Amino acid sequence: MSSAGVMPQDQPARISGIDKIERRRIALAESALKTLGELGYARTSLREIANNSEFTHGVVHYYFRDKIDLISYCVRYYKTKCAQRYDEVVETATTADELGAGFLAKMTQTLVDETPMHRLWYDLRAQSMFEDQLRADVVAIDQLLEAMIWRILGRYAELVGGEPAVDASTAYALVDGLFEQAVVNYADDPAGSSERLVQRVSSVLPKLITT
Amino acid sequence: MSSAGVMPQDQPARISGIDKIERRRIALAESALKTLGELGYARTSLREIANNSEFTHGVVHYYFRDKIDLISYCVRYYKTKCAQRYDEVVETATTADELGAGFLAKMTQTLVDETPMHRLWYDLRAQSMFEDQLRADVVAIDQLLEAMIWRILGRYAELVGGEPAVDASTAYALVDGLFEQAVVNYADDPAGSSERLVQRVSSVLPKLITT
DNA sequence: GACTTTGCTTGACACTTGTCAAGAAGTCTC
DNA sequence: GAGACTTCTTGACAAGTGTCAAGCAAAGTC
Repeated sequence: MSSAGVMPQDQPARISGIDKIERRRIALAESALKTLGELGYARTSLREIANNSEFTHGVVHYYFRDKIDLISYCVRYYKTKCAQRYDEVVETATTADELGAGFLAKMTQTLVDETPMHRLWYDLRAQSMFEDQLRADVVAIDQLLEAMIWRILGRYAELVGGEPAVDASTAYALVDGLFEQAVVNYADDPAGSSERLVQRVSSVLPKLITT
Repeated sequence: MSSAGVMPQDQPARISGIDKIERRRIALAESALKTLGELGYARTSLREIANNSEFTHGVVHYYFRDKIDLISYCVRYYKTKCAQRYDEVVETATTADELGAGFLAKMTQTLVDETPMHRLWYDLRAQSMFEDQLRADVVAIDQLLEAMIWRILGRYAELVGGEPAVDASTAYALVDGLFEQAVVNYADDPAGSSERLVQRVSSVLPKLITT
């Protein structure tokens, strides 16, 4: 993803140069993600992305080959920020209840705080079924998320003194189904949506463990 | 959805007139669904839809107010064809195993035979998060599908001599999560995708029943 | 301080999009 | 068969799209 940190320190100018390029790409990616999260893939244009940044529309092609290259970069950038979300909870929790409560709290928090990003994720995953160039990046994120859920479920089983009753992909698909439902319904009823998510996940989690 | 069958028989001309309009709308909707299923929402234009039909691009605005009106009509038309898919299985099965096998068989069959339609459905549900005009129709279909899953689970519980352990929305979200995963992965590995779907659904279903 | 490189803006291009109006072709009515 | 209505085609429109080339301005280099 990034070549930063590879250059030796006797070329400080070049390092900052590369870093500057990378920082610009990140700045553009963040503007793009903001726009994509608001408008969705189908309605987001490069000019709109540039309007939401500090640059003009031409600069996009200075840092990215084309539109799909930018969006692909956005997806890869996004993944670095989302898949370790629950790691702290997993590591610090000492009882199953504590883990469950911490997981659910973080889950509803990200549902509320980052609704546009989650909307975008489900949009992009759907787009990847039609746009081959997005496939690989989407698959990679799906795997990260699956591993994340698996760490939680594994630790949960450990704390409860049992074993996961389903494999990692199944567990991810189930939890993701519940979460996507909450994201889709969030606009209509934010409070109720996160409330129901908590209740549903906590009712399902125990069923995925054999004691 | 349709006003057919409401007119009395003493106005045969008007009936066939209205029917003709409705038939044209349906023909256009089917062409549109075919195109949408192949290209996805973002890449489907009215001209492309017309190219895949027997008409020219202008005719769309004779039968539909605008693009979103056509797509909304498509969604409503689509729903009439998909939510009773498992009803026969539910009604004829006399044992839990028979119901499960029939359900899984139909499920993989529709996954294979109607992949583009399922892709489109997940695409449109994502679009509905950004396009308010699609919301109502998507919610209506989601409810139909939820009721469909609920009928299956209820009958399954009955045959197994137990009770559903989750509510209808939860059951739907879980099964839908598994199905969406299968649809997304279908392009990469069709056979494996449906195989895993069968295995996963059949491993999860019993967990949703308390005996 | 001239020269080169880098970063960014501007304006243009070819093309596609949704929409609509004018009118042709067909159908029906009397 | 003339006139009216329905159905469909054609061509145009304004707006928006991704892309790119020319050139300006600042930073770095010698």
